[in-house]
Amino acid sequence: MSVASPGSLPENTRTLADRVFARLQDDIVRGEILPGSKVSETELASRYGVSRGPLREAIRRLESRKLLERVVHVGTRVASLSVNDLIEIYHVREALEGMAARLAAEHMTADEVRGLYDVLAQHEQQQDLREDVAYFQREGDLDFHYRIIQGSHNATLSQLLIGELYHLVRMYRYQFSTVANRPQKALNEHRRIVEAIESRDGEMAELLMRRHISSARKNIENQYTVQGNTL
Amino acid sequence: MSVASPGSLPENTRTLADRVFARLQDDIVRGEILPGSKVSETELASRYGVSRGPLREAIRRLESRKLLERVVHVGTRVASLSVNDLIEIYHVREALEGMAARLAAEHMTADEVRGLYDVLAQHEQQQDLREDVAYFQREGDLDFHYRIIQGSHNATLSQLLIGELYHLVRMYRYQFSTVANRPQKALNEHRRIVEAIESRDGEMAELLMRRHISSARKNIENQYTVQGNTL
DNA sequence: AACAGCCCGATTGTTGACAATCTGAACAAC
DNA sequence: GTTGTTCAGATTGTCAACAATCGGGCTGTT
Repeated sequence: MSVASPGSLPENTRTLADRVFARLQDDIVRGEILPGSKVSETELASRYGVSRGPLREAIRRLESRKLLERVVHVGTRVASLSVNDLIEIYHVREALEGMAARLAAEHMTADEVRGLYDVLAQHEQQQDLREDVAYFQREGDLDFHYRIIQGSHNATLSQLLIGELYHLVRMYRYQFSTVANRPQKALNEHRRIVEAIESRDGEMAELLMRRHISSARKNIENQYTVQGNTL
Repeated sequence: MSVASPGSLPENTRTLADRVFARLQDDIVRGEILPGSKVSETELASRYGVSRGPLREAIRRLESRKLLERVVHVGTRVASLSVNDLIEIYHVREALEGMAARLAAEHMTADEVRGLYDVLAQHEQQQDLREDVAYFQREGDLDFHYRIIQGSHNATLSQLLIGELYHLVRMYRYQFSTVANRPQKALNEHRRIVEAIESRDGEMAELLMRRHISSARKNIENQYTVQGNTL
């Protein structure tokens, strides 16, 4: 699965607005366009070689995804995530991915479970290399979570997580260049989750996934807050 | 809180596209435009007295909300919910509203808790009247859930539930004219949830909310499926 | 009669121009 | 020096015309 640009199709099958939407989203997520910076419609239009019509449609869609913030008659600016926003997102992730793990334990095919083990093995191997770990670790982590989410076989759930929420998580990771700071621990947690899924123990899978995401959240909270106050 | 059109502002402060978006969404949710029917851009434009520009922006936004389905160069049609879609949504609701109840127990103000009891009382009173119960019951139910969601004080969570998901739930209710078929049971469950929130027992609140929504889901499953096959 | 290919009408996609609104600076009044 | 006002420039909001694409019906052939 291509993590870089999920849902990428041949560039000419889709409409202009669709392509601008994808490119603009990628540029925002990767921090190509700085968070909080004001973006002009005419500037963006010329940047992507499009007229303002399709561009505005792309903007409207990115607005619903919370990647852009628009003020009428004033302009659009790139969303800038606060730590509080990220903590909110992790609460949502805990709930949704917990449910995803439960459903995955119930509905995943044998092939899909095998795929999970493959990701796990790849993960461990990269652990050994110890070089460029940060990047691969991060993307590998996302790959693991993507697979479980889609293993739930619940399109609504997948759409909310992958379509609406994960872009924000990825944007934050680029923005703060966060290094996965507990790789071995996370890896062990991943393994236990897969084992619960393989033994079709939905309740256990949900519990473990929730703990996994909850620790990540607490990790963020400890890193960026002092005595309960967000920095 | 106005359940009918959440987030309604003075009609002339927003842009044309915004107003068309709101009106079109309402027409779709209320079944004014039949589910599954094809909608023409020029037709809609004249219907709302707008040109196709703003209309297309509105369409793009409703598309991300899964209320419209668009096929390139062919057209847009109103989404038509299957029972399977609804069951998927209820799994998501179970996860998200469970979390909302937990967070509400932790963060709701005393005033907000009082508000919950008010809704509960209103609810019981309507129970007595026994007339037009179906409608008020349904909207009252939504009001109850809205308040807990917003009591979580988690904007991301609220946005996902109220902004993205609840329109689909409401559309389904109009579409199937579902009558709340276990009002007394639901009312008791509501009361127990409020009590857990008042005593700041987040774990219990989450558990009860999940059971509450889970029973509603099972109710739907039993009503519309036979031997595990969706009708 | 069945099927393949073509053409035409209709609908969507895109564009550039025009109108409405906001921001910021210069200027005047207190 | 500060506050309020006006005006110009730039940016966004809206529109109507043009181009590209699709679906359905017709025709001709096998």
